[in-house]
Amino acid sequence: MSKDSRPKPYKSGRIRQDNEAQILRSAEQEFAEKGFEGASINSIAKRAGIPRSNVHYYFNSKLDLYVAVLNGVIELWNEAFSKIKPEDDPAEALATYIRSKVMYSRSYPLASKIFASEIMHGAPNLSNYFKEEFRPWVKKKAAVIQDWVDMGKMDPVDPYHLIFLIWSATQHYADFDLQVCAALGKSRLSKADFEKVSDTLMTIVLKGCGLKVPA
Amino acid sequence: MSKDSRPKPYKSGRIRQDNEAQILRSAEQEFAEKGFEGASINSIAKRAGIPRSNVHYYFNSKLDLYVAVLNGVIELWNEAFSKIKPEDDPAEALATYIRSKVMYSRSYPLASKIFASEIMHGAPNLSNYFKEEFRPWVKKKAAVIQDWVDMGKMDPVDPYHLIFLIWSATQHYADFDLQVCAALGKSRLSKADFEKVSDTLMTIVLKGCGLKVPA
DNA sequence: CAAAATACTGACACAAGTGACAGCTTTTAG
DNA sequence: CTAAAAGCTGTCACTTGTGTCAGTATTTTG
Repeated sequence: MSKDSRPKPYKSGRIRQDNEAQILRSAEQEFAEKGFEGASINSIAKRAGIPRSNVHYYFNSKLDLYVAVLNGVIELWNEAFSKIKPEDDPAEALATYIRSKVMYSRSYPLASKIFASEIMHGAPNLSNYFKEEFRPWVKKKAAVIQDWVDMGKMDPVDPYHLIFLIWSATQHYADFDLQVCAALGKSRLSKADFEKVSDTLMTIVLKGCGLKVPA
Repeated sequence: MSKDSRPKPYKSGRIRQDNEAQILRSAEQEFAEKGFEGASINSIAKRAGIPRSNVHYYFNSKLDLYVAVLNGVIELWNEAFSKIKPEDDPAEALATYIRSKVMYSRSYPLASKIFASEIMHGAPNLSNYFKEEFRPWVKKKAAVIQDWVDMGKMDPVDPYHLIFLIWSATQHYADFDLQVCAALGKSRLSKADFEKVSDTLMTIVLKGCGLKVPA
């Protein structure tokens, strides 16, 4: 199949960098809207305002392009992970984490959707990531929460399910924005809406874990 | 496009009913795994163990088949909606609702994924459903919760976001089972896992709303 | 049991998309 | 300023998938 044998001279060329970035942006939109199978290189090229062949000049195959986009998405995800540490105050740390996840959903809805779609359809390009990075990371964070529980700083809740709860509740506003908008009778979610989400989730989750919302 | 002009004699024929059901089952799997675009009629036919032409005999087009599957999915969703009423005890009603949604995720993961995928990719076949049925339904349920709040039976939380929280947290285990399994280091979620989910969510959400978990 | 209704199937025509590549143009470097 | 490198593009070959249809097989029914 697609052997990695193309020009790809230096990674540097100014033009190259700009165009790759432009194509990646267009691809991100396309993949988020249509999913991997539904997306077409043609459509991506149109979004970028260039001929299809040009896309192929920079990315050997559709899969290559998709993987490139996916890597960007994962990078974002890893960044969004605020660094929860055992010595932190649980209420403070969780509140911050929830807020940052909500803002992530607001700022990068496309990334969220691509990630969600990939997982829902079998994560064929993530199995490595899951084993190498993801699992160890979650394990560590879950351990921190477990510590808080053991020290009596919060109610005894299962750390993993607490994490899942935060993920799902926050990402919901990116992945299912359409349903949310339909329910609320709005055409799009405002900044105020996201603030409200943030507040509501913080309130319920913290109190639900036996914590006080920090001032 | 596809005019509805085919044999389709009676809706009754025994053979017809059986085969349609069989095809729908296969299609449900395929659509859940691959999404609408990724699915192929060929693959669906193989799952059902029949030639592709036979699928076309019962369903004029891929879209027809998909819509048929989607209708089944929506029917399930509507059923899973326990009938929350103002005179109910909030704690009891919410606990029941959460439990039933968790069990829905366990019992019908394919349906959940299809629904999620449809929404994430623009819900092109749901706009009618959203306006006609969905919004009014949510509105009514939100009103009930608002009543509880007004009567001082629970903390003042935004009803809509509470509903979204329950939906997202429960559906997460169907839609993102792969990620959950990866995090937990399991190959699949057991019944016990779902019980734990149910308990954890009930505990956090109810307490988070200022309610006591019913015995 | 025969004719009508229903069920089934292979073959064909068509459309959309992918990836390869030769040759052209622009940019860069010496 | 010129040659090499990098960038660009139209065209072609190929694959996959959809939907139609004519004709065949099976089942139902009177």
